[in-house]
Amino acid sequence: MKRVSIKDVAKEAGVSVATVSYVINNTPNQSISDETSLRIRKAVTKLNYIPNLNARSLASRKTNLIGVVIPQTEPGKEFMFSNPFYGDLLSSIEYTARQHSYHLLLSGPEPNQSYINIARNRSVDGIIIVGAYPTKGLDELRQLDIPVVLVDTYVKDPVYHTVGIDDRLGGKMATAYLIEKGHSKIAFVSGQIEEQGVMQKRFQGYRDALEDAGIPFHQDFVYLGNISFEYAQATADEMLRRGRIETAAFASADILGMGLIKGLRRQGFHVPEDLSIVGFDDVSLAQMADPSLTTVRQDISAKGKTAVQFILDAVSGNIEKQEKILPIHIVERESVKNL
Amino acid sequence: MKRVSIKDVAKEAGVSVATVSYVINNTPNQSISDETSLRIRKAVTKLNYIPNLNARSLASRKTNLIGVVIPQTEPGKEFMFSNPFYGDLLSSIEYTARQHSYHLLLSGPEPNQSYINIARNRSVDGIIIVGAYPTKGLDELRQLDIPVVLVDTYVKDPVYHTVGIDDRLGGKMATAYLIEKGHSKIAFVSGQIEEQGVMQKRFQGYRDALEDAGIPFHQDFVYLGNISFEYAQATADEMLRRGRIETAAFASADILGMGLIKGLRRQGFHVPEDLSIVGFDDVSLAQMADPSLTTVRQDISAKGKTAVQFILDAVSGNIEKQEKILPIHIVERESVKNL
DNA sequence: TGATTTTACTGAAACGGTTAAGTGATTTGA
DNA sequence: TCAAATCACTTAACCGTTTCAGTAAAATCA
Repeated sequence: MKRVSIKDVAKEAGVSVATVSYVINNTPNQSISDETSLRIRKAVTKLNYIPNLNARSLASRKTNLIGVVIPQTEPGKEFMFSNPFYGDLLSSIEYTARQHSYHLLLSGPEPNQSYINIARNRSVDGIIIVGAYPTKGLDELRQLDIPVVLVDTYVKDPVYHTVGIDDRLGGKMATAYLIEKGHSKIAFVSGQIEEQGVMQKRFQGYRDALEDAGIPFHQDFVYLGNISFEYAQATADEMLRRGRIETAAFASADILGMGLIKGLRRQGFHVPEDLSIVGFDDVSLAQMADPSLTTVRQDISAKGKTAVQFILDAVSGNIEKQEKILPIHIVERESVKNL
Repeated sequence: MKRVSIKDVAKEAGVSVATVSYVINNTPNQSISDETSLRIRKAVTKLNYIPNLNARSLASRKTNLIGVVIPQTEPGKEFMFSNPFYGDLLSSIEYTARQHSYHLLLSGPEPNQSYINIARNRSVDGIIIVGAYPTKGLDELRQLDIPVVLVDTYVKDPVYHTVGIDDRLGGKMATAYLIEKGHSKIAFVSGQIEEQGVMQKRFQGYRDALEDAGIPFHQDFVYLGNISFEYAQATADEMLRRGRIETAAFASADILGMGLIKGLRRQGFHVPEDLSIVGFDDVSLAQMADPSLTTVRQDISAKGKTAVQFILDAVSGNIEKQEKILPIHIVERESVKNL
């Protein structure tokens, strides 16, 4: 089954391939008579011609593809969205990209953390990396001259665009909110804290709030595992075993808050009566929880949209580096009670 | 900033481009001396050469890309994973693909339902479509000779590979389980029921079970909206307003079950005391629900893996059509009580 | 009316690889 | 010892587009 190419169309319409190319792309500043144009279009439909995107990309050095790499939250696990934040974010990215007739080239992390594989020589027009930590993987990318936007990454760099939130402030807001409600024994539960990662910032915010309020920091109140429902459940068990010292917890991701709720309930305890919880992100799940989760809301949809927009801007020639810190705020729901 | 191409490497190493190509691909049945090979590799690292994937794809007619199209559950909404089933499935697909060094080209539905856009002339090696209904979109695809696997799609076709489950059986199992527990006033809640879609099958199963048990079917017991948490919550309200006639509900997707639980609780009612619920899919959320959701479990991970495997098989020359019906079973959790 | 611009094309050189078909030199086999 | 096979490469055609630089004819201008 021979594939039909632009040549076949040209032959069918009795014109040169260049002309065909001009009409199917309706290239500006090219004058083609209506008559010829029509003839070519007819030939296209008749032969059912579909342009080869690889050839097109090769010639035009434009792929209409945005690479998106999302880290695994639990290394080695196949489940990419164990933190639902990533699912929500990806949705938004995909939606925005599609509006601009871009597609997404999706990838989990390459085994060697080498983002470059996905961005290989003009295989994508731009690349969005979410939640990377400063690694050599990022440096490699620099060699390409393709636009990169780093989402939720704290890396000082003169070139990469960034979009994120003030995670430290967020952590502080969450914790301060709890303090305001009368709590002083406040757990911090999170995944591993990577240097310069968002979780580290949120942790700093937690400590900031404590310090501001003159509450001593207790290392025992910090629970570090990974960002998953299961870990949070286990953490609840652990807190119970230790005798329920804390009256509140700041869960650095909503999914952790949900795990806490469930873990507690499993043992007959209740949120917020036995433990007040504030989460982070306001993923769509947060309102589904029972009790629904009081959380630090960030506009995930805007985050995705902005990231795509930065790529688009860069592709269309905007040379300057863009940075965006999106606003956050507490949304009060049911998981916190006054002490 | 000039891009380095295979020619530069060839020049640097003092060999022809063909030789370079052979070395970097280590093409079988080509003998290259260790010496030359080493020299070329050195040149590659020195110049930091990265092959252009578009050129490679063009020449080799292989892209190492699998197109994945996921329908919007709520048209016009940007949120692709409002049914978390898709997120779970995508995770699995991505993971499996990556194991075989494939990447994913992700797309929501094109406005015109034309899947062909994503699959354009050899732009992907294969395409996985999940939850399509028989449309002209599918027919268009046929013109390309690229492998297609349809996930959760009931379409009789001599060419497309399919992977799915027996949704009708699943619906029957869920309903029969409820009947077995003593229920006879059983609601069916679902999204719109598309002709030949999975929800229709599950609905048929629901009716099958009713019929087998000699329980009359009540149209009032069926609630059709869309597959979203919000809709299920609204449905709970509606059931309450009608005076709680049903004692149980078969939610044709877990997210609906979760919405029901929450909706009920919001009004002071409880699951399973006031309503028994069985869900469908066993998405990772199902066990996070409170009470955790009794549901018809399907192996979402296997589904994704199988879909990718079918593409891989087809790409590597396996000509015959493959079909897989994965097993399902009830997993008993907390959302159903004996009447 | 002749010079100039515009219109409607065409030719061919990229784009950056892959791969079938050579081609000499060196090994091997009998 | 010599033909045949193997080794280590190279040549060049090809993949299917885009796009720059023409070019002849038609239209416009002074």
